[in-house]
Amino acid sequence: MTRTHRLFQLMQTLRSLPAPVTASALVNETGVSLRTIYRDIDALRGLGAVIDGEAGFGYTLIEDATLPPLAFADDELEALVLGLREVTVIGDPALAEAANSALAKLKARLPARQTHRLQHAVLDARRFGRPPEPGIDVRALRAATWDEATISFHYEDAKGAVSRRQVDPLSIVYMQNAHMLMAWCHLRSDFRAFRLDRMRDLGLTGAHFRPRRVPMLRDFMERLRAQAVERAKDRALQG
Amino acid sequence: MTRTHRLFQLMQTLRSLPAPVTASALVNETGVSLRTIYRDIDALRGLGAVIDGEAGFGYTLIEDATLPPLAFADDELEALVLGLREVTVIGDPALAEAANSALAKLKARLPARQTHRLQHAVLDARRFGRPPEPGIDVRALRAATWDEATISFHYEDAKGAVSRRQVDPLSIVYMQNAHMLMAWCHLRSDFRAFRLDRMRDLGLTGAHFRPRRVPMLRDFMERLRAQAVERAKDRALQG
DNA sequence: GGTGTTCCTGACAGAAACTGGCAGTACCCC
DNA sequence: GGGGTACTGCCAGTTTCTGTCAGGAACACC
Repeated sequence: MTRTHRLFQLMQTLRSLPAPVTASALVNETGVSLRTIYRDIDALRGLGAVIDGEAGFGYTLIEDATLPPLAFADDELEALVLGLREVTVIGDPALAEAANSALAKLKARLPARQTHRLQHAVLDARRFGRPPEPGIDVRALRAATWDEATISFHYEDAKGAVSRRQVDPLSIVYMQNAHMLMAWCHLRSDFRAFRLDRMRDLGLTGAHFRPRRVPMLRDFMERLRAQAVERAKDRALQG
Repeated sequence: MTRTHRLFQLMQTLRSLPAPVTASALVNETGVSLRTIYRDIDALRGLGAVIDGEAGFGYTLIEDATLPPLAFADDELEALVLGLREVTVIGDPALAEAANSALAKLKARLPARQTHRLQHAVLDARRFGRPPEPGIDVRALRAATWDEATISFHYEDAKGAVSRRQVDPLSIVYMQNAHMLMAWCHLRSDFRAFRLDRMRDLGLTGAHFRPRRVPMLRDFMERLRAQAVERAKDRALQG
């Protein structure tokens, strides 16, 4: 292994292992001496990486400057931050956590000039009130949707009547006041939208509809668009 | 310059110059011999870069395998996509454009496995209706806020009365039904929130309040938080 | 203060890698 | 064929790297 190879390997290790990473862990991984690891860390620093090293603690990769930075324009960055802030206020704690985590990863890959902009972004998202709490585990629903797995649940409609449904979940849509599951409903043999707060007892059926989610979703969206156009026409006739 | 340094430099050059890049151009850039450049290209290939080299033509970087791809977990990716989709429906066309552009840039830096997930994300954002149209150029407002430049505008309050304001803009906040400018108002010598749809005739005053935006915004947020706590206490006393 | 853990740096001799120059090969295009 | 360009092996001299050893510093904990 050439030294250059090893330096690349060290960067990978510092990126992927949880901090702090000790020099002796790097010795075990590379097979070189402790003194060489210290030299290598120095070389990586010379290449622009910002690596924090505290005696008795270990190394932390602060800035990965050996990489070309992500090149976002300022307004793209503001859009990213605002978007992730929107997700944190949307009312889904697991998604909020993912959004914060994504934001931290972006931060690690931005040039220093833009880190400030990310931390003190001009745009912010706020909500008063919350949409009603989902009656099911949304993370499980997301996974099932992505896996194109048919699900079952109990659904309470606007009048309070409860029915058992089997659906092919296509998309989860976030609107101002409700979070909706767009799906193909086996009971109605048609597309239906379900409010997440009215769903209970989510389960997997064991059946799959892969690989049809994307075209089905496209059909459903087409349907909704056509209905919106119809409704606009009806309004024009009456107006 | 160490060899490792030079290898990094060569990668930067291959990324940034239009293909094809000749070996002699690389000689000119690095000051080493042609023979050494051939060796370096070989070394970069050994590190995983896919570099096409045609006699009489030059080098083309096909795959930049020396870079780790952006490493987002699946739910982080869904959060990013949902967030950017939220921004596209928020009612600000310039921001929507920036969001789409940011999405394209993310896509270019994801591993192939995740590109599919980004294109056919499970989560989506929708709005019925729109918040009222801003009465000013929001892009100019964003720039002024970032620049910490005092602005002036006419403001129509809820009763229809119009006043001229000079403010230090601190943040633009997006809520369900209104977009607000959080600012320090010179007329009232106090923090105020202004609805963007009630603002007219945005202008720069030439004055700046840099570098005070971040601490002022912190104070304003603290104020709002304290007021919310007060309001909750009042409700508890009455309830 | 003492102990343990860990980062840090300089010096040295020997080992390893690198370099430029040279020679020869191959491919594409005019 | 000639020009432009990528490619590879060889060699002597140069440069860099390595492990060992020694010494120092910082932090946490008892």
